[in-house]
Amino acid sequence: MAPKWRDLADRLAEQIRNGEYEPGAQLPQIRELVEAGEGSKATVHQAYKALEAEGLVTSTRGHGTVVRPRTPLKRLGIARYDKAKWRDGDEVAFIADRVASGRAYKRNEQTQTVSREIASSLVAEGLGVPVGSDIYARARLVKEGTQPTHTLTSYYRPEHVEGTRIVDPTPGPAGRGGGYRVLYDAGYEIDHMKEALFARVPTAEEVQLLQLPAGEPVVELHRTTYTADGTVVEFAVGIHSASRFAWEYEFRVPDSANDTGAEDSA
Amino acid sequence: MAPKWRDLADRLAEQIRNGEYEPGAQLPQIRELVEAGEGSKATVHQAYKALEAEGLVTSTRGHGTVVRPRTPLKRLGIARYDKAKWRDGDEVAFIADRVASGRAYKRNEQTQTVSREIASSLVAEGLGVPVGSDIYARARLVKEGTQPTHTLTSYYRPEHVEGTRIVDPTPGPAGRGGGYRVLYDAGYEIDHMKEALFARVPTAEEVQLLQLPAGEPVVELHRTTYTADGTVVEFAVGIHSASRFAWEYEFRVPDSANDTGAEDSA
DNA sequence: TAGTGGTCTAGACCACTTC
DNA sequence: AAGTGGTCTAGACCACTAA
Repeated sequence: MAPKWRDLADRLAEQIRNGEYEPGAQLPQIRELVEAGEGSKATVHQAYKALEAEGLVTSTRGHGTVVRPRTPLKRLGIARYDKAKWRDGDEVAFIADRVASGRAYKRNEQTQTVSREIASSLVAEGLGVPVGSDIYARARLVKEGTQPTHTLTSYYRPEHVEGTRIVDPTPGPAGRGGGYRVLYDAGYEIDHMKEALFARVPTAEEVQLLQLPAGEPVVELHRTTYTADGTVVEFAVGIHSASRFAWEYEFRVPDSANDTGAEDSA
Repeated sequence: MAPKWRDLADRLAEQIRNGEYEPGAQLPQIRELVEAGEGSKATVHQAYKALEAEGLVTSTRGHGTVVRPRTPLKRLGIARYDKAKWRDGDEVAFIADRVASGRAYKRNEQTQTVSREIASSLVAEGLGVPVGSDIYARARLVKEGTQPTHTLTSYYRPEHVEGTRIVDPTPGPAGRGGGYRVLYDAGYEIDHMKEALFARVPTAEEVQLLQLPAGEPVVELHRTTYTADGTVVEFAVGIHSASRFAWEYEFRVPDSANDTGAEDSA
């Protein structure tokens, strides 16, 4: 038999999914359910914690427990890196992306700090430099209104960006055109990229920085950007609030029959 | 001030990360910590639940609380779809992928059930058919040894697969060469694909089916496979245990300057 | 059967939000 | 000040695992 708190949580979850409690609606207070015979305070509380972990509600002291609104997924396709957006236009990629996603045009809040750092093993591998090398780090915290949605930290080799606007720690997207435009002006036109992503539970630090609701996972993105000759000009790490983003990739089915040792059975 | 259970959880987490408790090692029993003055049973229990939710330990009744081993991430690149693997060879793609990932060669356990179903809105949209259409569903549960790692359910339009081995509900990867080989033999050679992915907390059903440890997120993958003329021949949905997989995509930076109305400022 | 974590209670008290 | 969720205790009892 399922525990008492599970039963209660399941009943409430069902009511939420049914729409009996709409987004923003308030659930019964814990003490009410205690008096209604749903169990002791600890038991009801445990049920509420479960609903929170499942992403259905958020509880706040003094305020109550309310049904969480479901934010629409922002779909991230590779079109957001279109050269036309940062090379020719006067809008940086992330703005153009926002327009393309069909949302109301609104400049993202974005904090930015640039610092000179020592390459960790992750960054060193991504950037193709020895561990402990001096590198530049440009860290952004991107918000939708007042709510943080993700962080994105770009790492550069000093010889690629020294003296450019990227190194100038002025708030904003590295001046007109963003980081790729700056690299372009410096003679490094980006040509191809690699993105790797995986999901995990956030660290306590990430929960605070991104103001994550209880139970919200994060998606960690590792992006490597190359010039045509294969030089890595940027390695970036992003931490995304999972419920806000989906990633989309289109590609041709590979066929290595001609360039590998595979036997041809035909 | 942080709650008592948070302090305890943080201390234990630090010891785990330090290696003072190695993977597989057993944490002190709850009753021990209660006697050591760390708080009441409920308090210590709450700390242990937090560690579990953070993916650091797993608790089992009768056995104790042990440090979770960190499974290496399996990296999924688009090379796993290489035509050579399913068209020419006698190994199906998922086996070849396993070999390429550097792991010991071992046939995956895989259950498979084929059924005729009514298209949900998700499947209908993915397959390009009206909601409620008859379609074929081929559901697999893939395990690594005895531990499930992900589900993958492929949906097909009846006219593409009727009479092929795909519809034959024999366990195993749809016969020699897998589903893409069957489609190829039927005159539908796959050409390009689209993958969309996002992370979320699992449903109770998924927790049970995939035997997910507490706090483990899942990654949901939507894969659409096309022939050269743009016909969708397969739409697949996968649910992956998050800590076991990373996805990698390489692509060229798009440049729509020539085929859009973008002004040329040069 | 012994030993482990999990559930549950009844009640006290704390921390935060809102008025 | 009133009202909300969060923490904590002490102890009883349950459910599962392993020898």
